[in-house]
Amino acid sequence: MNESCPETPNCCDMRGMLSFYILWLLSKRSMNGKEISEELEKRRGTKPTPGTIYPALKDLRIKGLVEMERKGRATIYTLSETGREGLEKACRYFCAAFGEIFQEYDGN
Amino acid sequence: MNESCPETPNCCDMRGMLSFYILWLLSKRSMNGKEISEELEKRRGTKPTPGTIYPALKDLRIKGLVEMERKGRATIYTLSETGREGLEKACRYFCAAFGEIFQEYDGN
DNA sequence: GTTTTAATATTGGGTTTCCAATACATTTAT
DNA sequence: ATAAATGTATTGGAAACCCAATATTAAAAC
Repeated sequence: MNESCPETPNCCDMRGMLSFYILWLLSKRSMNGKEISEELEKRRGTKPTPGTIYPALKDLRIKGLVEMERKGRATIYTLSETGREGLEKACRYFCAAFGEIFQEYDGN
Repeated sequence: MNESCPETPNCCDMRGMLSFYILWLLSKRSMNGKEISEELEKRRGTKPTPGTIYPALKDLRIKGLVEMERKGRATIYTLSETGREGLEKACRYFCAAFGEIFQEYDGN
């Protein structure tokens, strides 16, 4: 059922947050696909498969939010200016919508 | 595109959070479907339609996370014990996974 | 007792998300 | 050069999410 979080019961899938998270990670530093997967694993508990991460990156690239540059066998993904603006808005929305929930469980 | 949040660019849909949010709302107090919709509108900016909210509630009920009781023309939904436990876990996961993002944008 | 209103519920379907499996490309080791 | 290793990418499809439109149920108004 809920493969993206083994600890979470299958009551709240929380899908739809992947692209958001990728943009946020890329705002810290440019990364290749594998690094992004590993960073996600650290935070979410599970590692997105290649079939998840690369289509997501492709989608972000098509939308102009991310740029890519081949570097040896890796492909470095970088947040575009549009992506940075989009992320800013998305973060604001995210905090407005979910901050309440977060605050309540912070520290427990 | 992204109907669930007019302010968010269509880079991060943030869908998949509806059931989670419903459980969280019901942990505050029991509510009927209309009230849940209205609470969601306050927080997310858009109101889920009946075709969204009632199937979601039905799903939660089938999973045993929510109980319902007809009261006049309204149906009061209440968080079950299983639902409370599930929500607890889900909140922990949510905070672990997204707290970092939230903290950074808190106050901006 | 109809009619209107309010709330719930269902149906059908479009879109998105994500994964498993597979294939491709580039570097490194031998 | 050939093989192994590493990272990237695609394809096909299953499941989930959510909505528009419609139907149902119950109360209130008349």
